[in-house]
Amino acid sequence: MVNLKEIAGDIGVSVATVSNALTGKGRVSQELVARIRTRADELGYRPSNAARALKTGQTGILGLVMPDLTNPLFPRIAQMLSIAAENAGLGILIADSRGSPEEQREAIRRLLGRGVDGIIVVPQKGTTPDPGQVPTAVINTAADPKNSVSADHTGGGALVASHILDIGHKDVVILGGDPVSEVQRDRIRGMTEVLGDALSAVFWGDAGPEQVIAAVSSGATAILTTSDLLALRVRSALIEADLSVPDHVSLTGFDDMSFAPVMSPALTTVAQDVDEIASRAIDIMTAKIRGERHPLDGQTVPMRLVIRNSTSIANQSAKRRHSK
Amino acid sequence: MVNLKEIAGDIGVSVATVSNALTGKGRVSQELVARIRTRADELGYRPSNAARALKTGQTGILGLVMPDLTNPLFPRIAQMLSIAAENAGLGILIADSRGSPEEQREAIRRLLGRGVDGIIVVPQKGTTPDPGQVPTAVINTAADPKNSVSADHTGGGALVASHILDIGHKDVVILGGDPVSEVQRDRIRGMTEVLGDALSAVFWGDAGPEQVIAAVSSGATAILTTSDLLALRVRSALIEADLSVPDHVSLTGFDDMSFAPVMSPALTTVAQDVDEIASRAIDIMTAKIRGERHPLDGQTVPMRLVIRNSTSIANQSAKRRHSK
DNA sequence: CTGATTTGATTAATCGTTTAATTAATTGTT
DNA sequence: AACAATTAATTAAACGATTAATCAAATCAG
Repeated sequence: MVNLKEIAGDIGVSVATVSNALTGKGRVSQELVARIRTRADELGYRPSNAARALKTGQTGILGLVMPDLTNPLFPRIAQMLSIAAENAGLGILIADSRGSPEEQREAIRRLLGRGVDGIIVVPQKGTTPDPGQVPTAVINTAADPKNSVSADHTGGGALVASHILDIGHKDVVILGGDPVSEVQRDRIRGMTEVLGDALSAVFWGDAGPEQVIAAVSSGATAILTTSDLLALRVRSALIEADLSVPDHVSLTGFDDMSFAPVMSPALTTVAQDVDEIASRAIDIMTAKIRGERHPLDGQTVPMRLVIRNSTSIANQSAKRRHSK
Repeated sequence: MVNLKEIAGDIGVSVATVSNALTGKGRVSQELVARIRTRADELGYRPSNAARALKTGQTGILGLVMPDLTNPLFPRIAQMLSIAAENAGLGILIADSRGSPEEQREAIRRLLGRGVDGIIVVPQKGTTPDPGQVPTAVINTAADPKNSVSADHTGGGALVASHILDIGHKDVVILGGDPVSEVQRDRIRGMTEVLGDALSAVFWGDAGPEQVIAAVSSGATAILTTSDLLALRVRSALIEADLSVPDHVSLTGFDDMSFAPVMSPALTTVAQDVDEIASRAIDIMTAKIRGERHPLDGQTVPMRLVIRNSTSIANQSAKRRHSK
């Protein structure tokens, strides 16, 4: 590995001058800067992160803690985050919090031990972790007071709900996965606020799909779920019950996961602007590291309704089924 | 942050002794080691990675390069890898190669620039990257001569194929996603070898699902795909064509992704032992870093057949459809 | 032409560890 | 009892960058 000393020896100046020339600090003549730069390029010089970190106390590495790396959203967040981080000259160290709040704390501790400059955390459901020692960006939902950036889950819920109302549904049921999740509660809050009288029931958890089917038999014409996976589960239950989507009942998911467009029928869902969330997370993070406060800190990012074929105008077949 | 000097001053010995006591190198009396250890614990001492890296040239960080972090397998690999790495005292820095071989090279270069001790790479389809400077573990498939560890994709293909043969199918078609992928080619090789005469056609790519439907109309009773997503796509096309699974036709996927068990019918598929692959990758990596060669380097990990409801005994309805 | 200012470079200390070389004290051998 | 071998600790030199302090030369004002 080529270091400052080598370049300095080559050109015949001190290492300090080379350092100054390369980082743009201190006073160095234009001409010398140019010569040093080209020589550094020729030799393929890469500053030693270790040395720099030792001296400056900054590693240029961010930690990413996810509640469960198996979370279907993780890939996209990780991808966008790694791209955004790269643009900011930062690296991303991952840590899994394996489902439990204690593991989450442990994961944060490990990252801290590796000297990360900041931590981006998607918190465990119902927890509000605080690393303390370094700046933190929390990606959760508006209801979390510590939230730094997130999709506007409430708004997203409102979006699907309006769509469903627009196409004439008057008897709607909602299905959530886990009431402990603030994200899901926000999504449902958005739905219920818009739905008003059209909302006939909210179901939760594993028993949900069956209860939803029952609700459909007694008149519901639309099912709003808080995740695509839940929607797929309902879709399967509907097939068993010989109920068609969207003819008998409209169905929606959340998150626009990989399989949503290839389901039959293609699933109407709500997508997060993961790109924007990731780049804001990085921006907020870097601002915090500099000791500043990002103007968009705490704000949410609008969600986008993706209308496909699983929702359609509330029709007669369902009504008929109901009335008989 | 508390450092060696502080502990040394506290106890009244030199920093070298403290270092030796804590790392177990050099000669230090049992009694002193104990005293130093407890004092270090009391103060919550964490060695500075930067300083250690600077001196030893090792960062304790591994780079992970994935062809596309959006790859549905990524979360599980990342999770297992991060756990296995943690047990080995290593951290994992991620880099996305965004689909292109050039970006892959670039991602590797970036990781190298950050001083990683080794790189674990899941190569871009059809490429064989070589970072050169640091030890590398390649997770691909047996057909890749550089492969360090991977699922036995060929064996997995053979597994589903045998299952299909066992339950009496005699007219089988295969659907692959992209012939450039060595993984997919291996899976299909395993299938074809076992299928023999029972194999009537192999289709590839986006036009595949329709061709498969056509094949079913002309007698095929089973469809073997190389991924769950592909299977879901076929499933949707079958619904459109009013063909039932598994009554008319049996269907299988690959990878046992999140949605496989909740499809209707639940999808028969082949699962990778991601746990084992990840921990072997780390073991092979650490062995390489030490300059040794791991005995299992280059070996594959068996896959596991997951039989659900999308496959059943070849029956008459399909035959009838065929003969008419 | 002298003293003050600006410019361009160097010196040297420092960050926290590791580790080879050295010294001092203890134990063992004949 | 004298000398070698072992044990337990210290010293001091790195590792590669950053940065405050310093210095010499050049520029400028009056």
